Amino acid sequence: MSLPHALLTSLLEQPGSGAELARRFDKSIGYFWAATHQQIYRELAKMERRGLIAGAERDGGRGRARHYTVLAAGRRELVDWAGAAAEPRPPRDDFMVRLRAAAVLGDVDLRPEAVRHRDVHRRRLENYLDIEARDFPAGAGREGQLRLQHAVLRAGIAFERAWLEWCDELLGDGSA
Amino acid sequence: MSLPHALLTSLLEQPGSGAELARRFDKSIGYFWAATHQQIYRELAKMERRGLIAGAERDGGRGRARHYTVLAAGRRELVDWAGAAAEPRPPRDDFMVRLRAAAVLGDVDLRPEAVRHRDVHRRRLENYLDIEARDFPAGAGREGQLRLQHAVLRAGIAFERAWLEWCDELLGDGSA
DNA sequence: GGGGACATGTAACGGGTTACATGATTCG
DNA sequence: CGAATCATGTAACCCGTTACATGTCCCC
Repeated sequence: MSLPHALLTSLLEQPGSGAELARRFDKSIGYFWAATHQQIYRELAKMERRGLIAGAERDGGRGRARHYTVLAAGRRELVDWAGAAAEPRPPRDDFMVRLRAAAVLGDVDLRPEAVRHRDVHRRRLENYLDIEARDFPAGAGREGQLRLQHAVLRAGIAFERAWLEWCDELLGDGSA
Repeated sequence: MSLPHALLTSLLEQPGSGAELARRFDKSIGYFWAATHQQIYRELAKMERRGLIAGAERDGGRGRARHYTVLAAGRRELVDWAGAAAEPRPPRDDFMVRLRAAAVLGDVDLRPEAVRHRDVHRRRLENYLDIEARDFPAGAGREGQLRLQHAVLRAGIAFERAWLEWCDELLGDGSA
């Protein structure tokens, strides 16, 4: 439901082509809303049809970059969506389902998986902390723009930390 | 990808009909893997075709309950899946996208939404803590079965707590 | 001019969501 | 009987994923 809005946001920050958006996604919004290039192209085409964005007219056919910019209707759409009320979605994590399954089956050892998860979350956490140290130095970030961007990063940090502590607790004693 | 396995787990704990599973989901596995009754019926039909579960033969047609039980092949499938390696999925949360959008737009006030989210997470956390106090009293839960079930609940508690603290930090000072 | 990297696009499938339809059961 | 409720099921649509195809550009 929010892929088009993530794209509008990214295009407002900086207009660009589908491929550029795909690359940028890998390093920013993508941390909380991943998307493949096929999804992105499909959404861009749909949004252009709806009149939310405009793609540069093309001379050549398929292989030439199309540069997109956000139209007034697109900005309105994003404002409406961003301000609207929405329920937080329940988490959806299959490792929890696996724990329940292991509890019922009784003969599945989840410790290796728990270790793997812990390592992944530790790496992600370190990555986020590096970004924070680099982009949001100590007392800065009182301004609206930076403050909100920092908040997004803080969320990533908080969740990875929660994951990490939970894995440690799970592995702490006993066998799985 | 894990709905069928969640259903197998639930059916192993206790065989039952589609409607019963839908109700049980609302109170247990559904906290981490929600599903509507349509999804559940579709999956059950598919799993029966694949020979993972067996539904009681029916006299009447549509409106009669079908009782399902797990077959040996279904148990095997669940064991294989539960023990396999799998990457943790990146989180997917549209409130983060809305924060990014607000940062770009500059004139969207997210404070009301942040308050709403905080309340939702506070209620969920209290609910989980109540369940923990009731079902996992103090020093208990050293056994495998209970220990894993407790770990799932602990994850829910950890994440709600992380959300709550993050909302407080966001609302702490400044205007959004 | 031919090979490789890059940008866009098509096709097919499965899961998730919503709306609606139909058969059974219960109870007034 | 007739209304309400419950259990199952059908249909349509969109999103996410994977595999593959086609066109352009660049550089040797």
